[in-house]
Amino acid sequence: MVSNGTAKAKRALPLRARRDEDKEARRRLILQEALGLYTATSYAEVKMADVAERSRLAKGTVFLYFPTKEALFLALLEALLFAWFEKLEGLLSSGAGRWTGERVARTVAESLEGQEPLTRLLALLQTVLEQNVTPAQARGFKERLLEALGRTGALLEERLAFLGPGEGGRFLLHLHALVTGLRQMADVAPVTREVLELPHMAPLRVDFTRELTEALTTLLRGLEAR
Amino acid sequence: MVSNGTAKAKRALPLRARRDEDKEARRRLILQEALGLYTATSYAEVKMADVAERSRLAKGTVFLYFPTKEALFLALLEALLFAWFEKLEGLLSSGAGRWTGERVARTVAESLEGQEPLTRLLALLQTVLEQNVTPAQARGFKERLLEALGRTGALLEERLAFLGPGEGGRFLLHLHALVTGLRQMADVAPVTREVLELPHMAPLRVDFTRELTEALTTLLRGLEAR
DNA sequence: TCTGTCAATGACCCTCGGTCATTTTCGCGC
DNA sequence: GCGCGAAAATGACCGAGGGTCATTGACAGA
Repeated sequence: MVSNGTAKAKRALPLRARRDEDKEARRRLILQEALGLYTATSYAEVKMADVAERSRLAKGTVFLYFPTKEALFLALLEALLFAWFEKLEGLLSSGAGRWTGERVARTVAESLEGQEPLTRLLALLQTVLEQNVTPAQARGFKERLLEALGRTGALLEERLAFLGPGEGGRFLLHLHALVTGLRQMADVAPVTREVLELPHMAPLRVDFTRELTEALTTLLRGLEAR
Repeated sequence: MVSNGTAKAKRALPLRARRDEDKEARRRLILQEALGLYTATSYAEVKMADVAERSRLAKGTVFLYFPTKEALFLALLEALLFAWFEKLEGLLSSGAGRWTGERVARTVAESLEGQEPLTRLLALLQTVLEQNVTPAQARGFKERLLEALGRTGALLEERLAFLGPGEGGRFLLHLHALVTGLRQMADVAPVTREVLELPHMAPLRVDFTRELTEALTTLLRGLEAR
């Protein structure tokens, strides 16, 4: 399957490459259309037929690129998530030496600005995992996630003296719960949203960045105090 | 529909009452069997046919008591949730006067001890709301929820001088996000669970009560400092 | 015993995720 | 430009599971 070095394969390569490019482009197209649907409505409401239609493809074709609905969602989440990991890594890599917990907290919160689609999908992750995601799919996702957690976590450990080996990843998992919770409070669940906008209750406007910074600072202070 | 005061209705009452009792008992039976299934597996894996079978009823019968799968879940959540509200209200009502934020935090955390089924269902709530819950169902749930939020929230406002009108309910919504987040970290999502138990990462044992107390104390301190 | 009411039943329907035999596209050699 | 073979695309079809409804059964009251 993978291109090897024979003369035959080499001659065929340009065309193969062109085809692969097309495939990759179509894959991205599907992901993009799916993202539009997922951010507009709920997970259950997004039908694979809709994704296909918006991508101007037949339903069966979508399944050539993504084996299941869950796989499509996970691929989408992975793309956004890993782009964010890169962004965070970039921020953490500028400069050197130890940082205060508060600075790390601010940096992380900053990295999440303008990442609404990502945080929205993160809030949906639980929903997807509650479906019948096959272990194989979850395993693949998990492995790639762990790699990123390890890489980004190591950067965190460099910046914070009190973090032991592997604890950077642990911190990022806390972060996941925090972001999901904040997003949930802010605008995800229909009932919650209605509740939040109730007239006789002071509106619960969530300043995402500020609240996240505070929560992370507290968390890091706690870890440091151990 | 509601029993009125005519002679005819009064004569019929004993039998009517008996029947209603039977109905109520059967309703509780279904809820109980459903709870067993929901806590054992994920939301999607619980089939209405299974609930019926475990309740020794035909599938159609279950739908006489709960119009949809979502309604069954919400009814179950409501039952557990409102029992917890009552417990919390009892704890908040003992004694009088102002309390410190920390004491309130401890009390709330204490009220949640032994409420695994509830916290588990709360973590599933997002999943259910992502299904096609009809607005009517969500509205009914919302109204009853708001009533409880107002009642319990008012008790909180009595205990904490710095809480304005309606902010007790706001605090309880924060609580929801915190509990869900903690539960999520502790053991809900399959992938997360696997990740948490990874050998090369320090195990993330969550002391539910302690962490919740701390988080709530921080939150209340922040509200007081405004 | 007859009758009217209401609960219970399970065969049936519909939607939607997922499959696969068939058709279409396209690079290539002649 | 014309077949040829392989890969991609298609959409009719399948099965699972939530939800429905005409029929059956149980039972209180006359």
